[in-house]
Amino acid sequence: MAKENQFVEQIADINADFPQWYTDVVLKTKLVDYGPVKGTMVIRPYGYAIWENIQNEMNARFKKRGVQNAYFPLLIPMSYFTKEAEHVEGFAPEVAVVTHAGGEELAEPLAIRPTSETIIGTMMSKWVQSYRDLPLKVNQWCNVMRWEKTTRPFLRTSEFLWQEGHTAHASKEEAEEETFAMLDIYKEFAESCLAIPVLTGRKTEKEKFAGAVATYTMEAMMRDGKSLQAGTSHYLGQNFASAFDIKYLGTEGVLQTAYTTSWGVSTRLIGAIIMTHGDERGLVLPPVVAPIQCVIVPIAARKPGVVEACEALQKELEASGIRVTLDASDNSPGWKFNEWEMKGVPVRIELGPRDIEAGKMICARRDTCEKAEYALENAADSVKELLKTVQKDMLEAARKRRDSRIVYADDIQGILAGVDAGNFVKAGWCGCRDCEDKIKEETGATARVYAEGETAETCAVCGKKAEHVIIYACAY
RNA sequence: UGAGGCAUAGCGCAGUUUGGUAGCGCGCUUGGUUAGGGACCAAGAGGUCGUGGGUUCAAGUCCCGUUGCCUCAACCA
Repeated sequence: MAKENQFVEQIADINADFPQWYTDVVLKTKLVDYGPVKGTMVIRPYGYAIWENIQNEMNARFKKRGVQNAYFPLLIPMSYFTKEAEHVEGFAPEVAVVTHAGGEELAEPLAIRPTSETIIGTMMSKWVQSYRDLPLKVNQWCNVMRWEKTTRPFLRTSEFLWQEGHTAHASKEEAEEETFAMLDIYKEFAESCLAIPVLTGRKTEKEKFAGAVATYTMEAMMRDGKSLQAGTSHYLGQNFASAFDIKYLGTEGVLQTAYTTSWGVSTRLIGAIIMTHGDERGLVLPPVVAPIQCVIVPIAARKPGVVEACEALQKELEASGIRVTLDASDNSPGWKFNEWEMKGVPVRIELGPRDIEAGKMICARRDTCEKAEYALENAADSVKELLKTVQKDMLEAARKRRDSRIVYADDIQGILAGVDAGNFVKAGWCGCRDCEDKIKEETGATARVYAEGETAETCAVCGKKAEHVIIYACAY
C-alpha cells in the first residue's frame, strides 16, 4: 500500500483534477519545461521526438499531393496585414511587433508572424504569372507567435510550432477540392497515426478563420469531454488573392484572380494525444509517433546471461526498425515499470533468467496494461504485430469513448446539461448569429462544427425551423 | 483583463499566527547488499526562503510594490 501511495504522489489523480494531471504529466515525463518568458515553453527531446515523428508522417502525405516544403521569413511588415480587412481585425490583438532593431526605431514596425497568409500571398503574386504556374502548393514548418492571455503547454502558448500549407489554384472548384483533400489527409493522419478519432466539417461564420471564405476543422474529444480543434483547412476564395494581387493569364489570354487555400496543424496535436489517451498512470502514446516504441527491462540483471540476452534482443528489434530502448539503469524493475508507463511507451518487454531459460519474454502493452508471454524466437515480428494491435485498439477505444458521449438536445437546457456532463451535443440551429451567441453565453459551449448531412426540426434556441445541425461542446 | 490561490534545496512540503543561527521526505553523490510492480544499510553534498524597497538591534516570518505559476471567467490554434 505504501508503494501505491508513492505512485499517486507523482501525478495528480486524472479523474479528480484533470488540468493538474495534464500539467504534472507534461512536466514529469519531460515533454516540456516552462520558458522564462510568459507563455513560452521549451519542448524537450522526448516531446520534440513526437513532433519529428508527426512531421515525418505528414511530410510523406503532403509530398504525395505535390506540396513542397519551403521557408518564409519570421518578420512581416505591418502594412501587409492591413491589406485584408477581416484578417487584420482578427489577428491584430494578438500580434507581437518588433519596433526597434540595430539600436534604432524602425521606420515600419514588423510583425512576428501569427500566420503567414500575407507574406506568402505577397510572394505568390510574384511567382504566379500564367495558368502554367498553377496550382502552386507550398508548406512550411515554422514557429508562429500569438500573444495569448492564458497559456498551457502545447494547447496554447505564445509561441508554437506548426505547419502551414498554402496553395493557389486557377479555379474555385480546384481550390475547394484542395481544401477538402487536406482536411481528409488530416483526418486520416489523426486516426491512423495518433489514434485520435475526429469529427470533420465546416465551422460557423463566427468561428471561421479571419479572412477565409470557409473554414473546415477536425475536432477531437478530450478525456474531460471538451473539444480540441486539432487542425483546420481554410478555403480562402479570392480574398487574399485579390488583396495580394495573385493574378495569372488564363488559356484565353485574360488576366484572372487565383483562388487560395491554407491549412495547418500545430504542436497542439501533442496535447491532443496526451488528453485523448492518457490515464491514471500517465501518458499513453500511439506506437506510430511514440519516440520509444518498446522498452526492455532486464530482470535480475546481474545473473549471468541476462544482460547479453537483453542486448541481443535490442539489436534484433532495432534491426527490424522498432524504436527500442534497453533500460540498463540501476533502478529496480518495479521502478522502471512505473517510469516507462508514465512516459507512455506502448510496449514493455520484461526479460529475466526464467524467460531466457524457457525461450520466452513477457510483453506488457501500455494501453490495456495486459501482460502476455511470447517466444523469443521471431521476437521482432511479435513486437511489431503487438505495436500494430495497440495502435488499432487505441483508436477503437478512443472512438468508443467519444461515440458514447455524443448526445442530442432540443433546447438550450438540454445543451447545457449535455456539455456539463462532458458530452458533445448535437442540436438544431436556425443559422442566425444571435442564437449562436446565446448558446455560448448560457452554456459556455461553442459551435464546434456542422454535423454534415444531419437534420433537425427546430433551432434549440429560438424554436424556428432548423437549417443545420451543430455539434456543440466546451472547447480548449 | 476580472476573481481567487500559490512561490522556502532538483521535486513535494513544514516553518509565517507570536520576528531570534534553515528543517523534513523523496531525489542526487560515494561504498556495500538487491529477482518480476516505485528495494535496503551507511556516509555525504545541496538553500542570498521569487524579486525590489521599507520597518527593526534582528525579517522566510511584519508593511508596500513587482514578477511568475495554478484554477475559474472573457479572447484565441
